[in-house]
This record gives sequence, structure tokens and C-alpha cells, in this order.
Amino acid sequence: MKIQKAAEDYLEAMLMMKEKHGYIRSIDVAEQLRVTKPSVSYTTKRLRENGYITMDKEGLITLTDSGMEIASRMYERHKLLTALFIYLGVDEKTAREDACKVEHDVSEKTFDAIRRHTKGKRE
Amino acid sequence: MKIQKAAEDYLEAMLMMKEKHGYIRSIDVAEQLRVTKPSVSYTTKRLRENGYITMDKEGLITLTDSGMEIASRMYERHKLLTALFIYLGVDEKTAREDACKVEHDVSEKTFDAIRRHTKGKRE
DNA sequence: CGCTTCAGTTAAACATCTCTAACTTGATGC
DNA sequence: GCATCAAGTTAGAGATGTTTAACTGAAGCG
Repeated sequence: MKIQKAAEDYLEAMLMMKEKHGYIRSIDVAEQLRVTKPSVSYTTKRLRENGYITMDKEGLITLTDSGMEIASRMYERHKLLTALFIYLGVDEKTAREDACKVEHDVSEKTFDAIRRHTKGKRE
Repeated sequence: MKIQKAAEDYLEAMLMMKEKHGYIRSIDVAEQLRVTKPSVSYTTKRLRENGYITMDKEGLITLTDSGMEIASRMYERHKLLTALFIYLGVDEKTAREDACKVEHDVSEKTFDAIRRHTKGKRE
């Protein structure tokens, strides 16, 4: 299974919920991503089948190593892009929204370049 | 009809073909986007139904005003993003590929910021 | 004329992702 | 103990966009 954008979004949202609440529930992921419960149910099933998450009998979600790898990559990209856009003069809300979309699309090479660039600016 | 990413890609590719060959054929759009002929056929049908293109009896495509508007917006974004990535130190091929994907996702606000920024750098 | 080739379409199938509606199941509270 | 609510699942549908296979129709050639 090649991980799709949507799956990346779900995994990232799960990591955010983990950081925010200490646990991950489908309903919170649904709210975060503004989708319905069945959408989350559909996606968690596929993520489970492909080894990116596990769920206990109460429905609490745990990211596996491979799931966590994707989630943290997305999350880091999210923060990096947000910082770049803000540096370019975009307001924070817009920066965040755009980062959300762009984070799936940009190659590792370009991220390296952004990383180098924003690092230079921060020091 | 809310124009989808895929439709934006097709319209942009059509504009590129127009600039390259002086005319627009489905088969060239298919090659440019690396999709099959039926994919182009499916999309041209929808674009026709929604007034973004017209096609004559030989299949030659013309962008309408609304189609051209979208195509040129995408094309400008494409060039702007490519320039930004190259400025950040990305090689040209990667810059182009990433621009292709990102051009659909970024808000007008962020594009304004990029425009201001790259303008400053070019002078 | 007949064959081939090229461009385009149609048909059928499939993947992904979403929704609404209805159901299950467990906990909460009166 | 029973009603209610909250979380999650299942079932069925629909939009989008892709594919392969098979067809149509026109152009060129020998």
C-alpha cells in the first residue's frame, strides 16, 4: 500500500491528538479533520490492515513504528512550512492552512533546502 | 462545478501545449500529464460541459476565457514556485516537479507573499 | 481498393474518499 | 432497571479520476 495523502493527514492528526490529550480517539480525529465518524472508521480500518496503527477493544488508537514515522514526518513538515510562510510574510492562520496542504506534496530535497534556509534565518 | 486539482492540471497542460505547438490535441495532453487517452477524454468532456474549453470536429481544443483564466493562473504559479524553490537551493528538475504539485494548494495570500519576496530578490 | 496507423471515444471496472442513515455497545444517571 | 447518550461500525450510495479493451473514423500508402 502506497500511503495516500488522506492517510497521511489522518496519521498526523492522530499524533496531534496524542500530544494534546495523551490518547487518540476516532471522534477527536474526526473533529480535527472535520470529517464524519464513518470516514475515520473507514480509514482506521485501512491503516490497521496495513500496520500503521493498532486499536484496543475500546477503540483507543496507537501508532505503530511505521505509522509514527509518517506522522512525525508530516508534523515536522507542517511546522517547517508554517515557519517558511510566516517568514515570507503570511499571517499565521493562512500559513498553517497552506502548510496542511503542501506538506504532502513536496519532495525531501526541497524540504532539505527549506530546512537549511529557515535554519540560517533563525540564528 | 468547483474546479478540481486534476482539471487545473489539464487546463495548464493545454496552455503549455498551446505555447509549444500552437494547437492543443488530447493526445499531447495525455503524454504531457502521463495519463491515458480515456482519462483525457473523460476530463475534456467535463471541461466542455462546464465551459472551460471548446473542441472542434477534429478534436482540436480551444481554451475559453474562463478556462484560460485558470490555466494562466496555474502557469504563473508554476513559474513562481519553481523560481522560489530554485532560490532556496533546489535543483531545477525537482523544483519544477514540486511546483507542479504545490501550485494547486497554496492560497492567494501566500502567493502574494512569494511574489513580493521573489521580486525583491530579483532586483 | 484495402491495409495500417493514429486520434479519439465508449464501456466496464476499480480505487479512494466521502457522505447519510441505521445499528451496536457500553457507560451514565435518574 | 431502564432511558439516554456517546463512540464506533456497517451498509449503501455517490463523486472523482484512473485503467484496459474494444470500437469508430479519417488519413496515408502501396
